[in-house]
Amino acid sequence: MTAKSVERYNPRVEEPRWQRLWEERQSFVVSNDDPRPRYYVLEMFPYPSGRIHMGHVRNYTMGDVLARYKRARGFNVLHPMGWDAFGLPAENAAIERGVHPGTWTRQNIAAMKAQLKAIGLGLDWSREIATCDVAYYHQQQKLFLDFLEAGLVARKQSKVNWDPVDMTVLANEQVIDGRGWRSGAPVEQRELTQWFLKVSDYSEALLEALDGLDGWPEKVRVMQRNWIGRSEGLRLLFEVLPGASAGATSIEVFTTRPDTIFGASFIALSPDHPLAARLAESDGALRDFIAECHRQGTATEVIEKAEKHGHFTGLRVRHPVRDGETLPVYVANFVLMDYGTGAIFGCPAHDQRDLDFARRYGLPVLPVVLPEGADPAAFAVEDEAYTGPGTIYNSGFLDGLAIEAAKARIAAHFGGREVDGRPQGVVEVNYRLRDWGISRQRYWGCPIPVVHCEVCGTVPVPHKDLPVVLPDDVSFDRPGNPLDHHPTWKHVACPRCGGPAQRETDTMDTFVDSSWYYARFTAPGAAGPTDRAAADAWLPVDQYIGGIEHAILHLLYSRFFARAMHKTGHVSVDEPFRGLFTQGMVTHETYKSGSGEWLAPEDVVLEASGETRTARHAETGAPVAIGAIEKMSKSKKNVVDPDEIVATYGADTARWFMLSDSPPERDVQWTEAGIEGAGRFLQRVWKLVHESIGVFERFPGAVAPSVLEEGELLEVRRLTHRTVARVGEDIEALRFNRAVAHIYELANGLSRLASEETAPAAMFGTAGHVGVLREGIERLVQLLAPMMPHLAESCWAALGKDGIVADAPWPEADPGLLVEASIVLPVQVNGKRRGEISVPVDASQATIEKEALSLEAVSRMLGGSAPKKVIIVPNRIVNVVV
RNA sequence: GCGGGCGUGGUGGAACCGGUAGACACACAGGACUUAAAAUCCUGAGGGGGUAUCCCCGUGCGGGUUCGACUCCCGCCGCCCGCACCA
Repeated sequence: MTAKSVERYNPRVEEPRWQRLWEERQSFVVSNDDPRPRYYVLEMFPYPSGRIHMGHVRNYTMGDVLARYKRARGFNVLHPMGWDAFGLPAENAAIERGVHPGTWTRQNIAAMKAQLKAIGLGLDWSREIATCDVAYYHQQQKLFLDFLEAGLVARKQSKVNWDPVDMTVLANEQVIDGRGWRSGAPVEQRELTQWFLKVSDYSEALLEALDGLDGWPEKVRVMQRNWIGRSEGLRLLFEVLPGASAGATSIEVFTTRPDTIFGASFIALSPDHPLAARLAESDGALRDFIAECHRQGTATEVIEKAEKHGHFTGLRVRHPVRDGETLPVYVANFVLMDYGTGAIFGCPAHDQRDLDFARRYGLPVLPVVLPEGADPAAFAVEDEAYTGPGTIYNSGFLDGLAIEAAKARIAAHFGGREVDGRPQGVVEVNYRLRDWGISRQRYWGCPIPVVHCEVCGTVPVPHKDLPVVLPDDVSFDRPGNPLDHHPTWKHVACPRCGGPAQRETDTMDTFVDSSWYYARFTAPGAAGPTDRAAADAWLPVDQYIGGIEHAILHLLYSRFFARAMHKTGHVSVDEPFRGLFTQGMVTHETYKSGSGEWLAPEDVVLEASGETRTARHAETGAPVAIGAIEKMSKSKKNVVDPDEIVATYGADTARWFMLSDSPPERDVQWTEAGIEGAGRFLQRVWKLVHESIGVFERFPGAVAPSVLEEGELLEVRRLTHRTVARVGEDIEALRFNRAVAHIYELANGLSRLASEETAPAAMFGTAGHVGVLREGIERLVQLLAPMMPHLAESCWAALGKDGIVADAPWPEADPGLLVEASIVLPVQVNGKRRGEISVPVDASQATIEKEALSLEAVSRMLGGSAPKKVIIVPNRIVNVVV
């Protein structure tokens, strides 16, 4: 060993140094006027909860690797960061700790910004935005007014989850087992007048465009398709027979199975159907039934167990295709008001719910679809509805038709007819997707810029009066919306008539804030919501990275917003994100004490004897149970604080570990051993670079590797260039774990050359050796630069290279070094590997065959006879068939 | 129930388009260095058999296609995720 011993790399000194330098040089500040090709990398911006967690580290490291790589590839890379800063936790902090939501939020932002900087992210902080800044929500209010004018906003009544203690609307996610998540009070269903964004106007567009989003995971596209939930069917009118019908002369239903109309045996109304309400006025039992349905709630669990119940209304309708027959009308608990028409016809033989209902109330079950090959005389439906394909029978003029043909036939049959003065049998497409209710009875959100006037009604706040600013002097000493309690804020003059009026005190759902921030980043200081030229230049986002938990809401809302902003002239795209990547979670083992309490990793000492792992408490020594590997969460205490990791190991080590091993779309398990392994590699690279510098100093003058290298030197050159090519491909495809593995291989190969003990003595110090080593080391540092940027800078400087590695262009692989001159071909006999031959790349088939057959193992298997066949796959394999 | 995905050593995972299964890493074992430990370096390893050349088995299970299957097809089993009374 000749190299002088090297100090360990000290990230505590080196990392802040490079972070300062990048900042001074404004290395990651990007100009909209830069002529180079653009690339927009975006990670989902965080909610400023106060601390970043390992999930953030993983997410932002991935984005940073891509951004730094693209930058080295010569792109003008936009890689911004901001804060999804409105939301309920800030109000809770205000209630619990008496701190103003704005103060709390801004403190959190400052803390988290420092943390993000400490992990060395190459972000353009000059474009930082926080959604709670007036500058941001001012623009959002403009968007709202534009949307209003464009007919994209509606004000309508809807049912909401109402917490009677906190006096606020709760999102579905905030209702746990029918109770408010904070108050614990049973949640009520209330009808409130709310503001809606008309997402459903774009149901078809949002659905169709999914096919073109080939840069998105299929899983997310499927989830959105299901969420939009398109179904095509027929609207049918059933004529109500005269009687106590509360004035109804017909009932309209929506069905996707009009082919089963001959099997209809009842009509069912939703408990929320207007007719049900009218009938209940004179029917106490029905009133009780409807109340019971409402009590039952809509929690998933309840629905799963709920049995089909109904109440006969006394009404009957004329069967539309069976002359002289009538059907009973029920109110049933399983019929939803907000899908279709809130009424169905039941065909028990071919729908499980209808069958359950029919069995309970003794209604006829008549099969009208005959499975292929079934005997019409014997086929019967017992407990299971038949929903498969077949031929229509028992159905008059539909008999003998296939299902699709029967649907068309029925549509034609009703076409042009009228019932009750309305067209019968209208073909219709229904979507599950509903309009987006954005009203929240909360303080810490973007005020909805409208005024309610007794004379003029709902009046938009004129543009000149924007922004509608949140008042600072609010109190949280009683439940409800502080904006509503504020002594003066809501009292204004009507912008139209000047008379006394009231501001809208609801604020917008925070999902509105995050539905357009990607556009704002393209020109964060623009006078309007966007600078059209900047937005056009940058959008769509080339690569968006975030968690799968946003597969529906955020991503669907953003897609709607892009269309709405397109319509109102703020952007030119319909799709905001060309590429989407959903990364996996960071998980950790869980630990439980003997008394069943969760224990934090730092309170646990792990022990291994052979391959058995045990754990005990760090202080008491009591045995600890090692539990399941789960997503890091405070409640299970299995969290690791990024700050502590950075303090102990440095940012580069944390980044490297987050990129290693696990494919980025899968969960990664945080382990002490894993982070230590990453730290070891960092030190190894540092040592390797300095060992190599020692070689360069001992043998000055030898620089460029030549084409003459052979043997091991040539192999290492090949390895270097192969790794350059592979790492580039891997990063482009976001396969960071593979890039990491390839870098390990290169480092291993170079280690042999750098040490006098392992390198062949004859070559050590020759011009070829030094040149190949230098090339390899420099490439290694460059390949590491996107992943361990600080270490790479330190090495780059130690190597005496000009400038900083962050500004160095990405290395190119020499194509000539990617192909081998001779190649090792495995030789199989009957598909089983028996040996290998080394042949020139351009060897003829005959040569290869001769070589292969002359292998001892092969000739032994042949036993003197000629092979049946020899298959040669060029550059791949030889298979001898005996 | 419907939809999507996955199943490879002790562990995380690799294997491009059907062509050497287990790259790379972690953990483990042995060795070197050290008074000792840590750190570092070297070596080993899918399972079974044999001193060894080498042989057999092996990618959840059972079949199939193919010269050749982790990869394609059919049928099972198990796990994960999403949606869920949507007519």
